[in-house]
Amino acid sequence: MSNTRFATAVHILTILARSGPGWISSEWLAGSICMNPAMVRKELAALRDAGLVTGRKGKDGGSRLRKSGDLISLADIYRAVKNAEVLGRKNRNPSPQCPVGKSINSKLGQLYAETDQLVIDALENRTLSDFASQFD
Amino acid sequence: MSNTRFATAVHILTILARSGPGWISSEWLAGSICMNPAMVRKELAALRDAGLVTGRKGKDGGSRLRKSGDLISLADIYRAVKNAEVLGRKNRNPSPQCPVGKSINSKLGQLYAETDQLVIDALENRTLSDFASQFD
DNA sequence: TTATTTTGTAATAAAATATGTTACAAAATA
DNA sequence: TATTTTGTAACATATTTTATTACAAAATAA
Repeated sequence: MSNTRFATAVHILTILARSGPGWISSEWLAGSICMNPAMVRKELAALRDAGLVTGRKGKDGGSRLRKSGDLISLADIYRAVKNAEVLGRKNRNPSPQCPVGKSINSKLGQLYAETDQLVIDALENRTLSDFASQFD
Repeated sequence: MSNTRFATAVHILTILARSGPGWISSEWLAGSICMNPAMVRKELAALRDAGLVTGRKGKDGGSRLRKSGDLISLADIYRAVKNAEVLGRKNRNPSPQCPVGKSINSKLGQLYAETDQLVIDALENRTLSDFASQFD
């Protein structure tokens, strides 16, 4: 991950977790994150797909959590935005002639999967509520 | 990490670990990885900076491990190529007016550091020798 | 009903990273 | 002395990330 998606998603969800049952506009979120409202809405789309938030169009519309912050783990958030493995990518065409090249991607694949799982497991133990409670 | 540097570095080092005391050329490494020799040399430069390999110019030159594969951990390799945190980047200018924006980067910073450490600790337990022994 | 607001999404552009290529001086050997 | 190979720089291309603009559709308030 060399993007800001996890940071953006956590920021959004932290604000929603602290905002009670009201609808928060992308404009307001964008102001806090200092980011274009359209970018925020793109990230909200991913969180909606993951079942973490719900949105409402029209006047006084916006977004809010779809379930309690106690029931949202940081792993849920990570999964919603993750687009790369922790250890990065594999090379595309290692040589099948070479004993190493022939099976390196399979061996790296195991290592990559274990490493990703490690991170997921650690984030699984932390809730959005806990994270959000750190702020004033 | 959304690059192939860790995969490339492990590939290079695995071959060197299996090649005894001889000097392996970047041309040969590039053939196995299926990559331009100049790219391989760039990665070798990072591994040299990290003290993992040493190089020799001239006829019959090349690279070889600087210490035994038993003494090289996957964490050493990861550190040599790592250029991003596991959970990604933080947003640049969150609003200091917002209670969340004001301290989000500091709170994320703690989480990011813990997560990176988790990965490092796991990789610390694995040696290059162990990894390299998986191949024919 | 009508005017207004806000989402959700697409299309496009700009910036930043990552990957690939070429070239060559310097080092080292045979 | 001729040849090989590194180490590095300069440049080019591709991919990813971030930002911007626009607008139809939905929803509310008046």
